[in-house]
Amino acid sequence: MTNATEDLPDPLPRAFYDRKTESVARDLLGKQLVRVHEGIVRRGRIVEVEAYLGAEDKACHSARGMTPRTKVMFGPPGHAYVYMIYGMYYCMNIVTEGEGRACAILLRALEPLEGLPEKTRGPGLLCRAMGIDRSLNGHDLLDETFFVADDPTFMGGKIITRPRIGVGYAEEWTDRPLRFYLSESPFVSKP
DNA sequence: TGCACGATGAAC
DNA sequence: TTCATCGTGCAC
Repeated sequence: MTNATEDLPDPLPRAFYDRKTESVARDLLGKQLVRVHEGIVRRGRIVEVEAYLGAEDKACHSARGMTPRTKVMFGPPGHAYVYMIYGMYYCMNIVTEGEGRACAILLRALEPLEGLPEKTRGPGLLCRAMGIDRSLNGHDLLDETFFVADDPTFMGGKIITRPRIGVGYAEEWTDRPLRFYLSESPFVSKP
């Protein structure tokens, strides 16, 4: 091989993301998030996610309509929605369902596979580990420099379903079981 | 133009 | 439980 990208897997197709958000969320568990930046390959196994269901979901950023920040969520599926939280961390989401649905999945934890530090638990640290910042907001995840791919080494595992973290303001949506994680994974942010 | 508040993480 | 730190959304 002559460069770092030759051994990389193929990005998942657009159709993978153009489905019901809860289904995509469950199916993302065990997949690998891949990024190639400045010659460095970083790969992590997705072990924890949260589903955000669009306009009616009071915990979802798109619930108050399209704004400059949430514009990407209203676009086509398979794109990254990256935003800053608490003035010091970034959160990485993947847009799902048809254009205008404004649904997304928050990536909450990775198991390091390649080129990653130990701290990959929690959405803020996940982004720090992968080098994800606002410049990747709107990035098409079918692009081969930053994408999600199948992981043939993943052996499967039981999925735990729980309420989402940090959405106590979302009234009746607070307790909806929209957080999914691999039960056997020691890399989950909060068991 | 001002201001209250986070889809967090770490320290105490 | 408290705090760091600042973009965003909405009130005025």
